[in-house]
Amino acid sequence: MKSIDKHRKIIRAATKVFAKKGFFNARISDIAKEAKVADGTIYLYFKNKFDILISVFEQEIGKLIGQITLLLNKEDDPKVKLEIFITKHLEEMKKNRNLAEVIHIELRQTNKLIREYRKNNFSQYLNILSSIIIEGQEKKVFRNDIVPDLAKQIIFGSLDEISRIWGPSNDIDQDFTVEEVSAQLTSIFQQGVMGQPE
Amino acid sequence: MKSIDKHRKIIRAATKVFAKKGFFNARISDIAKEAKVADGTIYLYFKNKFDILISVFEQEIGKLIGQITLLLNKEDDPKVKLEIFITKHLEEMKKNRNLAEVIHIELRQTNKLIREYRKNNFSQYLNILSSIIIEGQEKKVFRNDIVPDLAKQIIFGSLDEISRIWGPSNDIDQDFTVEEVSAQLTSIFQQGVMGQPE
Amino acid sequence: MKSIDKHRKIIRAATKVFAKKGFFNARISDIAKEAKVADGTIYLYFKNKFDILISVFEQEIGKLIGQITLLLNKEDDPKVKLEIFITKHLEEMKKNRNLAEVIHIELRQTNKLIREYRKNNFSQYLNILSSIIIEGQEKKVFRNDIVPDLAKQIIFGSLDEISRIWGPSNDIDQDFTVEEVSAQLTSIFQQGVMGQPE
Amino acid sequence: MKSIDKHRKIIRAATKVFAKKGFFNARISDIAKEAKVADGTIYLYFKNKFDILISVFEQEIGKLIGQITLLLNKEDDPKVKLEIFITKHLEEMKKNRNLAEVIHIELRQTNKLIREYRKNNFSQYLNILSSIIIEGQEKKVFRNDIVPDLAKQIIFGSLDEISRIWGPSNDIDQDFTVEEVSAQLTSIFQQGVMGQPE
DNA sequence: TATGAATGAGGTTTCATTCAT
DNA sequence: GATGAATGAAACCTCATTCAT
Repeated sequence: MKSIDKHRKIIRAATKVFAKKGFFNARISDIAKEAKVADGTIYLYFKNKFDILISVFEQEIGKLIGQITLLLNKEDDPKVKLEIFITKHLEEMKKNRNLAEVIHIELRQTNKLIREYRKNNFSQYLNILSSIIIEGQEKKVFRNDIVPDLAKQIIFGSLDEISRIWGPSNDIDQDFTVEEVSAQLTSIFQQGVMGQPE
Repeated sequence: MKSIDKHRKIIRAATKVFAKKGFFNARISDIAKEAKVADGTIYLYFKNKFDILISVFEQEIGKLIGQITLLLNKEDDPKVKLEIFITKHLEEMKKNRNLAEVIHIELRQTNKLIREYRKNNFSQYLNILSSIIIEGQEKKVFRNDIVPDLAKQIIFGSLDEISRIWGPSNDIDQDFTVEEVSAQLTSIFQQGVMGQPE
Repeated sequence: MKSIDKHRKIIRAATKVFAKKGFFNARISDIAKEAKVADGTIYLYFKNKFDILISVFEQEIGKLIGQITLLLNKEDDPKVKLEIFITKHLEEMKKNRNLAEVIHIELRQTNKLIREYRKNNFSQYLNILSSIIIEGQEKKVFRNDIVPDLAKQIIFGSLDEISRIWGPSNDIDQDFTVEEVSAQLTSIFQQGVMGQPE
Repeated sequence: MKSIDKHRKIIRAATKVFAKKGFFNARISDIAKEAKVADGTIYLYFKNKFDILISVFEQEIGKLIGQITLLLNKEDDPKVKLEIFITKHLEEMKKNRNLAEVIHIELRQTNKLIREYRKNNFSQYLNILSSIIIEGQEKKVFRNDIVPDLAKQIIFGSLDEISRIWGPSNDIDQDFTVEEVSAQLTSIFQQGVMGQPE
């Protein structure tokens, strides 16, 4: 029986290799070597190279959704929920730099396929954000004129761009901590750049 | 003498092809055909395939910098400047979808090379944003605790993610206009999601 | 102990798969699936893929030799024997299209190996034909200047080419019956195209 | 401009390699080396490996058609025409053993594609045979009950099977000359095995 | 300067065969 | 004996780049 363990090993290896070299520059043999399996073995678990990318993404985003949902369920205040989302996302990206790379590098490499895919797990992830906005509007905490479907993209875009500064091969000394960045982002999205900090 | 016209033709063709197929899936022969030159001719004007990408980017971002700088120079209020930047960026991306694609797809495909490059023209573009923030802080319009270097990334990330919804092959009916999106973004960055709209 | 039943099942499956896909396009796993055994099991019964082909051939030609020999033993007239051979061969090929395909497609795919093999069962089959000729010459029914070793190839070649028109995926409406073809062939080989039909 | 000379060189090399190794065992790099071009060059002239096979066949059969047609046009007697066809075919196969191999080995390897292809050049070749039969019948030289479409296959099948004994790697000493074989075949097809030789 | 035919390295994928269970 | 997951060699084909014309 195909071992679930080997599947995991390949996913982990692929995440690492994709993060380091990018999807197109990653060779199957790199992933195989990293996973310590034969090249052919990979094709017992994945349809083709692109299928590996999709699986990496699906798997990792799935985990993220689980973790964040758990955290959010313990909280009522939409304002705090937004902060939690921002902090958790940044924390994860800092911890799992490979995933961060895969998201922002690979997510944009192909066009049609990824777009199609986005309707699945990834859009579910983004929809957590819009739910928070909607809930905040219902509870009169957030402004009514915020468009949740725009806001979710604005917030995610910021997070994704920011998390790039932690990318593995980044030489620039960017010594912002997660806390600093998270506080800054939360503050900007809550009060804007003009309002007075709370 | 190498004709500047042919250089331009190739750049234009490459922008189109990169936008449509992505950097790695674009073939030199595609670009050559689109530019109506021979494959070999391209190598009289560019060192290699990646050099074309860099040049496309440099050229287009350069144009953008020029245009935005011109607009901003006519204005004093940092609040308005921020709005202008946001609106202009979105307008350009909507108008020049190929560039939008090249920015958000290609800019993230390679790693080291692009990062290196970013120190040049692109970071100059982002620095327009931080200058606006700094100017706003000096004029006491923006909060002092905003970190300009973070804010520039937050804002650009938002813009870039948002501008993807206008991507060429996007089937989803996203009927937000530039005005709507621009207003929303400006408002969020100015007052945040909690404050009251002006 | 290796079950003779499983051996048979694999042979039958291989015949079917080879006929449908051709030797080189047939995969071991196709044969295994068709035979409802595991891939590895096949290697308990056969040395390698080519060995299966040889065995299929040996087995089927063996059966044919048995059947035809039986029929011929009941008959004395070499003229009738020739007719019997022709008719029986064609009947079998029409009935067992898979075998027909295996003979004319596969028999020619490999070179040295098949040629070597031909010294065994298949040449025995052809020698039935030359025996008939020789017997006919001894009984003064056939011309003395016929070279039996050439005649056997001439006759087999005709039969084999003809039997291709009944191949499984042949769309052309070739509505010659076995009887028509058999009569035609027998007549041509007996009287030639010039003589008057009997 | 793609040189016609290189096309020819590749065809010639492919004929040789296919004849020696068989289509499936022939590697593109074998053909390239034999033709003294780079592997990639082959794909400037042919769509894929199978396309090379088709082209080899088309080309060679085309030449054959031309030569035989020329010879036949000089002759009126269908009986002699039949003899000419038989002799010429055998001569060519003996001279160009590679072609003989390609015909009887490769022609049968694939199924649908070749069958489809056969409607073109090859079937034209076979139709020369049926035309001779028909002409013979009209001139009352050949029996009326011969079915031309069967006869053409019978004759070609014989020729093809016979010409195999001249195959390149055939160790068996088959010392029949073209003349012997041709005479034998002609005689069998004209008078049958029973009639008296002329 | 421009061409485009030629190159050839290199990658994805297949699949016969092996071997631990 | 039977299994089928694992192996890894090998091959087709692509395409960036070169260079003779």
